[in-house]
Amino acid sequence: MQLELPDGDSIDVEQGTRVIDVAYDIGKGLGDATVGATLDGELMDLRDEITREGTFEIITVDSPQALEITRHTAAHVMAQAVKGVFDDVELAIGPAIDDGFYYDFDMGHSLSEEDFDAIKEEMENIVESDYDVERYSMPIDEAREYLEEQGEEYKVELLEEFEEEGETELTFYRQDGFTDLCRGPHLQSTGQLKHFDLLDVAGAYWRGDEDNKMLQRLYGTAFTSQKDLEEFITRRKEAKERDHRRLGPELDLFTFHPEVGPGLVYWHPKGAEMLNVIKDFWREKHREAGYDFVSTPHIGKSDLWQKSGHLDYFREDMFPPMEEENQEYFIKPMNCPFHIQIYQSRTRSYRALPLRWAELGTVYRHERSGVLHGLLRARGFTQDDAHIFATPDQVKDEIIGVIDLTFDILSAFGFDDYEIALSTKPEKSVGEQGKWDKATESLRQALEELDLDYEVEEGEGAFYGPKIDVHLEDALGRLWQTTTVQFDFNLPERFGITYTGSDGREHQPYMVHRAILGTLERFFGILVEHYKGAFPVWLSPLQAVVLPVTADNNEYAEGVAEKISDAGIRVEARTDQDEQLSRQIHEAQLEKIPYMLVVGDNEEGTGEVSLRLRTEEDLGPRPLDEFIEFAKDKIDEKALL
RNA sequence: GCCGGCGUAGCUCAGCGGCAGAGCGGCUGAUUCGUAAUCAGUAGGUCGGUGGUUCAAAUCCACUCGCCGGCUCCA
Repeated sequence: MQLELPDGDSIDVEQGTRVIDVAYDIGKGLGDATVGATLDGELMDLRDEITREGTFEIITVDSPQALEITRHTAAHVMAQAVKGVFDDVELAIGPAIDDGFYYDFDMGHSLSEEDFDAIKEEMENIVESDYDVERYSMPIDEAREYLEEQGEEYKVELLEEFEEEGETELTFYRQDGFTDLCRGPHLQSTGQLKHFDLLDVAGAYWRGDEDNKMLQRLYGTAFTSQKDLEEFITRRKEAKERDHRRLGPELDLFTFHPEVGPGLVYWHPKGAEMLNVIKDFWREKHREAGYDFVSTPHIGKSDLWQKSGHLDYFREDMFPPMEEENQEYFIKPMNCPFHIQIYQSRTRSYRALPLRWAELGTVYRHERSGVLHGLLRARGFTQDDAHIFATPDQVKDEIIGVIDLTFDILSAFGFDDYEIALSTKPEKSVGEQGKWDKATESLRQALEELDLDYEVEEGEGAFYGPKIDVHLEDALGRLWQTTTVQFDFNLPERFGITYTGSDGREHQPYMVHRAILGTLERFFGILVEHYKGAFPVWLSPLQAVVLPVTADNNEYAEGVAEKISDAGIRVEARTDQDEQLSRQIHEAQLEKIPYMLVVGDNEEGTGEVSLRLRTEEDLGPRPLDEFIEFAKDKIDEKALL
């Protein structure tokens, strides 16, 4: 049997040879370092037998593909260590994940970070002992008996599930005295695990179901090189430094006042300024794209929310009602029912469609207390909402229009990497099949025509319609959900909205609900983290600051600031402080102000300003007008600096 | 909502049964200074809240509110 190797050579092996034996045949060094292989790209355990021909690649401890295997074994090593350190530990599951691995335990002792050192030390011992990781299998009944005897009731539950799926034999992995029901693949021996760390401890429901018992989840990570591990730790630290919840108050942009109400944002002057820049830009873009603007109330009677279905499906996310003359009023969690009121205020002809109605609509949702997360998950937020009402033959072009507008807007903020998902009809849904097909197809065609890569997520659509979601990637490579484009078959049906077609008959329009930034709050939070608070000039609340070298230059500084301000640039002269220049620069740096203009006797004599960028570059003196032109260009170009 | 951790000055934190502390920031004064922190003085507190244990509670206990990390949720 021929196996083709990555270097182009091929080797002859007998059917049924194990991966590890092939590796040792090639060389002992390779064999010792082997942790698995891929056959035609498919991951194999090193203990697997090769049963067919194909492109064969050995994965060694140092290969990037070894990551998953390494982490999986790391999870076992950690579990063994926890069992070694504490008594009465029951194992649940312990998979490798994107950033590392975890293991869920049911145990009497309540884990905390104080236990990390002891667990890590025990892990080091297991690694140093370099135990072989053996694989073996057992008939399912024997396995059940074994697990029951071990008191591993969670594993028994898993086993029963495998049994239902028709499995008759189960694989186990064993190292030293530690045995775990596991599919693999795993490393050869615990000594191959070298670069790992423990990260966090948290609660997690068994099987992710909140009706089940809460287990203790221990998170860790492992890499194939020390450098990667260190980079990962650094990136975590970097993410912490970018946390908008820290930067926001620090830069005087916004604060929360949980004693007044958790999840509600207070925008300070600088934050509000920036928010207004975003809103102005958003309105301009929407006007250009043919949207009209509407504005609707914040509360509505329960009848409306009953009719829209919110009281049946969304009530627990709504704030409790207030009563007025025996009527219940609810504060709006969504804008759509209100836009529908406007639609229904008169009859609509096909000639008037499509209607594109946009509103920066502030809504309130009673998010469960544990999910709040600064601006990214708040209880009061402003959606950059719009509803499009269209005829069937307009739908596709409307979707293309929305997607075009999306990338036009997002790229202006410096986001150029996206992941797009198309979610199709779920099991439970409303609306005719024909409409689902038509709508889903229009979403697909729009993506195809725009030549965009996307993933189809079957059955992940909302019950009321298919959707496209856009996740944008930030400077740290993290993905954030912003844009959503959703068809809605529910509300048109419930409210019975219609238009008169060219045939003189009544038809139900397609309704598309879409938000591009998502919510202003969330988008703002993403901007803060993406730019680490050092915003592009056009967004910066304060774009320039004039710093007098001594108080003698104050008058000149004021004059300079006035001219800059007259040019429409947001500027401030720091003439009320009387601090040393280096001190003023220090403060301006911390405020991340894009342009610092130093004015002393030299500049005052020549009518110039000395320009320093927040990137610590001193660009030297230049005429004031030249700076103004420079700054205006940068603002127009939406340049970073 | 659930599990765990944490709430001390505006911020970052020390103190962990016996007088409430530091640095930064604020304020006042001096300094008039050329590209990331001048010097001196000074004010600032219901130790998240309520109740309890104790001769004595920031410190120990219970409850509660909030924050943080996850889980679940994100029609």
